[in-house]
Amino acid sequence: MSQRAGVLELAVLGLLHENPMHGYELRKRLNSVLGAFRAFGYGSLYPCLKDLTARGLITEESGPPDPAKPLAGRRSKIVYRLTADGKEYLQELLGQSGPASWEDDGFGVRFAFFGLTRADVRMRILEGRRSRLEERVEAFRAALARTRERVDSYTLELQKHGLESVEREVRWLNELIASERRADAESAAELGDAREDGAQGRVGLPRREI
Amino acid sequence: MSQRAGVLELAVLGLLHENPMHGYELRKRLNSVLGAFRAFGYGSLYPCLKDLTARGLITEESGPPDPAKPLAGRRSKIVYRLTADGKEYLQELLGQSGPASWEDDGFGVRFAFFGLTRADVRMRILEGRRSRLEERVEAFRAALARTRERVDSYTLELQKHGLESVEREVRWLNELIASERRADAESAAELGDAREDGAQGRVGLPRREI
DNA sequence: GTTTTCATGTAACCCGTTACATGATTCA
DNA sequence: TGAATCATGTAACGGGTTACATGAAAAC
Repeated sequence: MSQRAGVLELAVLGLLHENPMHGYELRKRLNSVLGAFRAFGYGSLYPCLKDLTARGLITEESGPPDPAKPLAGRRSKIVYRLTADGKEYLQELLGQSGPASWEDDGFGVRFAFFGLTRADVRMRILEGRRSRLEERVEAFRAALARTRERVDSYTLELQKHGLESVEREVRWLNELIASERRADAESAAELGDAREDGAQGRVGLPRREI
Repeated sequence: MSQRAGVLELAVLGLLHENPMHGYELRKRLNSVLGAFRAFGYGSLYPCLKDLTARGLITEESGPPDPAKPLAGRRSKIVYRLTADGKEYLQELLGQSGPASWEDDGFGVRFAFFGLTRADVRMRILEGRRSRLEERVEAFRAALARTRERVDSYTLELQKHGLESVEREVRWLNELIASERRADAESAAELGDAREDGAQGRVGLPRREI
C-alpha cells in the first residue's frame, strides 16, 4: 500500500494542500509550477481526481455559494479539497526519499513541494539527485573518451550539450545543498540547542531578487 | 502507415545503419549515444527487434560465418542488420519533421542522426524546436510574473532554474542554426550554383577541438 | 450572436517499464 | 570455482497520451 508512485498524484495532493481548487485550475497550476518538467492533460488529471476521491483522500465539493451572485448558486464547478486522510497520506509521501524522488521523473515535483518537506528529507533528496547526476556525468565523460573518433559531429555536439546540462544542474544542487546547510546551522544557532529537527517551512535559498 | 512513432524504433534503425550489432551492444550504444535523454532496458529493446524483424526491416543473423576468430573475438549470438527495406524506411522516418521531431521526446534521437538527415529537414527541426522552447520561455516568464508573491522560494527557484535551462538550450540552438546557415552558404559558394540540396553527411558545426 | 475560454469528462491505445527467468562466457 | 559480465528473452502491468465529446460562461 502507498506504493503507487504517480508523479501526478503527488502533484495534485501537494497543490490541493495549498488551497482547494477545481480541475481546470489545478491543471494550469500544475503545468505552470512544474513548467518544463512535465505537462499533464485532462485525460490524466480527471481520472486521477476520481481515484483520489474514491480513496477518500480528497472530496468533491460543488461550487461555493458565490458571494457576488447570491441567488441560484451555479454548481457547475467542482472544487476538490484535501481530507484529513489526504493530508496524512501526503505527509507520508513527502517523508519518503527513495530513488523515485531523485530520478528525472519525480525530482521536479518533490522539489516543488520542498516547502512541505522535512529538512532532513530535503537533504537526502538533494544529495541523492546529485550523486545520480554525477554518475551520469561520469558516463558521459566515458562515452566522450571512448567514441572520440568514430562519432560524427552531431552526436558529439549532442553529448557535449548533454554533459554541460548535467554539470550545470550539479552546480545548482551544490548551491542548494550549501544553502540548506547554512540555514541549518543558523537556525541551530538561533535556537540555542533546543531546536527541533522536523521544522517545516524554513527556506534557506540564496535569495537574490525576484 | 509509418505513423507509429517510437523513439526506440528510430534509434535502433539509426544505430544499425552505422553497422550491424547484437542486442546487448545495441542497448549500450543506445544509452551512451542518447545519454541523459533516454534510457532503454532490454524489456523494450528485444520486443522492438522482434517487431522490426517481423516487418522485414532488419534481419537476424546467427553468429559470424567463420568460427576461427581468436583475436578480437566478438562471437555473438544474434546479429541484427538493416535490410534494404529497413534503409528505405529509416530514410522515410528521417525525412519527416513534425512536432514529434522537436518535442522533448524525439528531438534528442533525431538530432543524434542528423548526419543521415537532409539539410533542409535538419533546419526545420532545429527551428521547430527553437520556437517550441521559446513558447516555453514565454510561459515561464508569465508564470514568474504572475506568481511573484504567493509562491515559496523553492518553487521559485525551480522555475528560475527551469527558465535558465531552456534559455540555455535556445542559445545552443541559435548557434547550431547559424552554423548550418554558414555551412549552407559555404557549400553553395564552393559548388558555384550547381549544388544539389539533398546532400547528406555535411556537418557544419563550430568545430572546436574534440 | 458568435467565438473563446472555461470546465468536465471518457475510451482506447501506446510505448515503455518492472520484475522475472535463463544460460553462456570471461575473469579473479 | 564462483562472481561478474555478456547475452537473450517474456509476462504483466502502468502511467499517461490522444482523440473525442459536451456544455456553460465570458468576451468580442
